[in-house]
Amino acid sequence: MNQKNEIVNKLRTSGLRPTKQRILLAQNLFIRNKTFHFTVEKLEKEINKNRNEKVSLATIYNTVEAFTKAGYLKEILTSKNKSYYDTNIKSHHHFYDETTKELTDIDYNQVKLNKVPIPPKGKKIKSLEVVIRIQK
Amino acid sequence: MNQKNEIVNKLRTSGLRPTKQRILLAQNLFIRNKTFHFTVEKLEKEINKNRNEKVSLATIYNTVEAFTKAGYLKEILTSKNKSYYDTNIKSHHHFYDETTKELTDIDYNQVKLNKVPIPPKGKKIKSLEVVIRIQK
DNA sequence: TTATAGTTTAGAATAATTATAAACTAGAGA
DNA sequence: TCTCTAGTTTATAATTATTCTAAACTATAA
Repeated sequence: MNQKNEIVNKLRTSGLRPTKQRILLAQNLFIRNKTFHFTVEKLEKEINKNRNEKVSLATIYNTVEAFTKAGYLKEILTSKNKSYYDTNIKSHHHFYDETTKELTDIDYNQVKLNKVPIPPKGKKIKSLEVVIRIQK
Repeated sequence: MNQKNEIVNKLRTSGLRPTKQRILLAQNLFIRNKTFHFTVEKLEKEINKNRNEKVSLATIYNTVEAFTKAGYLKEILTSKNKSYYDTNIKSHHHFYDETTKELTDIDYNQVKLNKVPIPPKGKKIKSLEVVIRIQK
């Protein structure tokens, strides 16, 4: 119940009404001990697996977008044509396995840069991500 | 004519028959002095701009895929749901402008890493790319 | 309790890409 | 040079991921 209250507050502070569906998704996404990489399709399957009152696909799209805008999820850079999200919003990096097409987190302090370019005039660096493509 | 022969040879060495369409695309893509970032849609417009015998969209898709497999083009990592390609196949990095949604090359020696993670057992690093998100 | 603005939903619409199968063509061998 | 065939191109259909629409529903302020 306390955990639910925390989620309700989290949603409220981002101007998101704590609806049944948003709470359900937030519980699924934010109360995990491992980071989770997913597509909307994958999340929909996981959410609706054992329920008879399904959450609609449109709501899952809307909610994932809202959570991303609120900064609770992060879009992953890939060369595929669908969107991948990450529950790990801290600055971190990825291995992208070209054989299995899987993404794995790389801990931030496993990568160190000692030279970063100056951004173009009038622009600021928002984030920096490294993707390491691996194969057999 | 010499330039065309080079392209014909390049295609042949990759097992690609030098057809009229492939030669045309190769000339457009590989004989440039600046790198070119593009989507299939953008390339199609550029190719068919001033011609009455259009190259079909399907052929442009097929050819871009074939050139990518042959290692003449590189797919760019983005968070969009369409494919972006780069004529610069050397290991290099990108600025991704979140405001204008434009990609700019960063020269390889503008970024220096002094720590890179060990890949998982049985895997080798194929390439490493840095994407720096920028905004106003 | 009620009014309303925000939210959810099914299904339609759109956008990017891939598949299909008929017509065409590069190039090997006669 | 001619012919045959496997590889290629093409228009169009099919598929996939996502966004849009508008009606029904609901959280919450008054």
